[in-house]
Amino acid sequence: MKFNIKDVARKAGVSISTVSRVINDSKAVRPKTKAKVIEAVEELGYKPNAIARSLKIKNTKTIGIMIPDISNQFFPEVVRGVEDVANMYEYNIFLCNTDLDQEKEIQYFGILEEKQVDGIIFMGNIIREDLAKRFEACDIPIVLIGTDYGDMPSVTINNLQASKDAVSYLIKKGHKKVAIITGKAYDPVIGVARKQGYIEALKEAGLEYNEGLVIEGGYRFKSGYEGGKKLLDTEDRPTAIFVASDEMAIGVIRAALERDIDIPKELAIVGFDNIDMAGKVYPSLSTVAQPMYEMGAIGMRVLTKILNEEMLEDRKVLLNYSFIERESS
Amino acid sequence: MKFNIKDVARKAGVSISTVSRVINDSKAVRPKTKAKVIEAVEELGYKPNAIARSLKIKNTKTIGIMIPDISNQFFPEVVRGVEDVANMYEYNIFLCNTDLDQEKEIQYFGILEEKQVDGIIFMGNIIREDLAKRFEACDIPIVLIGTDYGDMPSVTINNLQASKDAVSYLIKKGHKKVAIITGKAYDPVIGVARKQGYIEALKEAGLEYNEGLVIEGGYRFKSGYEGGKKLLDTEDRPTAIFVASDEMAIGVIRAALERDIDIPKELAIVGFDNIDMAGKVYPSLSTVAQPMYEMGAIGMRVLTKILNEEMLEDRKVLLNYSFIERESS
DNA sequence: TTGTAGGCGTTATCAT
DNA sequence: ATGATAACGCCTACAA
Repeated sequence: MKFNIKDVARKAGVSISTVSRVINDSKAVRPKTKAKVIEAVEELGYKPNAIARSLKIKNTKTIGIMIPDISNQFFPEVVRGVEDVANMYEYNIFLCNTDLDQEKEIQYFGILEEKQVDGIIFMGNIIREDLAKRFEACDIPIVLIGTDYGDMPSVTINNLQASKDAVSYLIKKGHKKVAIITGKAYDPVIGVARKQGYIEALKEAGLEYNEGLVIEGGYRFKSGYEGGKKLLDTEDRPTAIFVASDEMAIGVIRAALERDIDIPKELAIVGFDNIDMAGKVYPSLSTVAQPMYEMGAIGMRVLTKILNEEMLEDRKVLLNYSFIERESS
Repeated sequence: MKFNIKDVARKAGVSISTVSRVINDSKAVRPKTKAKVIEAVEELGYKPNAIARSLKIKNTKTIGIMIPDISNQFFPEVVRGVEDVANMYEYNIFLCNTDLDQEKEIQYFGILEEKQVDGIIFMGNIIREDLAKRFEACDIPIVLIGTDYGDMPSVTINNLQASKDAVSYLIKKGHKKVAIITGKAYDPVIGVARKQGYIEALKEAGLEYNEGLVIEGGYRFKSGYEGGKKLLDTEDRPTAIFVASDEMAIGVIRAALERDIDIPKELAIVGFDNIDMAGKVYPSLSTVAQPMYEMGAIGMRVLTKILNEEMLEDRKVLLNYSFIERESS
């Protein structure tokens, strides 16, 4: 039922090297013999065995992609970007969900090494030393998306500036009491950078930083909803909330609507990411748009360049974000 | 920098067969030699080459999963289910986005064959004869999720009954004018089955079927939004709309809110799928919940059973759906 | 232009 | 308990 190159060779009455040559069209082979081989291939329904091939030529045309969780709105979009360009360059991708669990990250990394992937794309909000060492020690090219570390290749946006812009926008709209729901404090990207942008925007506007307007969230809807309730149930509630992720922001929207607070008249809300749903909920969500698909596509493009030993103009790619004004602000 | 089993053998002063035995602990080896080998492995940072291993033992511990589009809300959830149980059984997964494009489906299928995956999970709304033939001709086990064909193993829900239930629920609530936004007419699952459920529910209630209340949608937000507008801008508009996917239903919600139509007082909306956002939008969406994660998890479980040559109780798994009543109805 | 043969890194059979 | 050695299916000098 399953044939190999030898079977084809026998059937076509040639040697296996000739078969190999025609299926890879690597060297000239006489048209006549070529035809014979092709016929044999088709008759037998022969498919070359990529595993054997990989063993010999030492590359697998597959890459691994490590992300926190595919069922989190943000990642499918970037994975799609990765896959599309991977596909263009004839790579397949191993999908690995790490749940931001250091153990899982290390474990998956080991598996990808054993399976001889040609490269790895890594997303995760923090790279502990443990993992970093493994990254350095291995000779598989790795590119980071949405995070950064040492001198590893990465594609990111300027999170600090982006959130600073968003908060400044709110302030310019006349808001004096602007609250923030951040990510985890230990998370350098969503926790630290986006909060820092908030702080700088306040400072630049001469507004006072107020602990009471800062809430630590956890990325997902629920923590946004809870944080929103807390903020909105205070005496002197904020008139605007900058939320460090869209999913949390959608939670804030719900908290506000449940209290019959008019958006945006009584409360302006700005999110971050521009996930698909941001433009679909009602009222639609103003947000800092990360170019998620591009981050994936470009990250993969960078990886292919490394794999092809093309020169990179820059190991650190900084992509443009944009602000999308919708109904919520 | 990269060592193989030979290097380890040399370093440990044993033969490669011994090394192989300890890393697979396949046969008894004297504790002392075992220790030596383990030490050598660690000192060299040796990782077995899974490709070479696969070539020899003829399985790759990887499976392929073909889905329409990971950036479509519905699929990440099921992919996560697949990945979680795949991981339990030490499989890795190749992610393949087909965009429901027959060409791509066939192409990916060929690649997966060449890469010697142990099994395939397939999702897609229609299996043309072309593809079906390829499926049959190959000896890689395939399990279908959310769709069905011939006697191939599959895991699905009863779409007809589910939508019939949903529409009946609406009718029982007193609605006489119930509209539907379906999937594509040629799609046996979302287009045909879910519409048929609608038709049967009407008939059972003695309600008349009215072409004007039936709109063909295209799964995504926009077609729901457009369909909703069309339905709501008629003279004698429906008081309830059953929408064959949540994403479209969220579009209908927006169309209604833009017209200041009160949900659910003036218009009840019921979706299908129970994607993550269904419970998060405002008003939250009543819907027929497909157990997406379970569909993935169980689909993969079925596949492992086939791969382990365990007996399947049933090649056709029918999962339970449930109706979730939220604010929109 | 075509064929022969060695080797990619494993596993597994067969001796020892 | 351990070691040689022949596959696994393919690619690629090298030879013819």
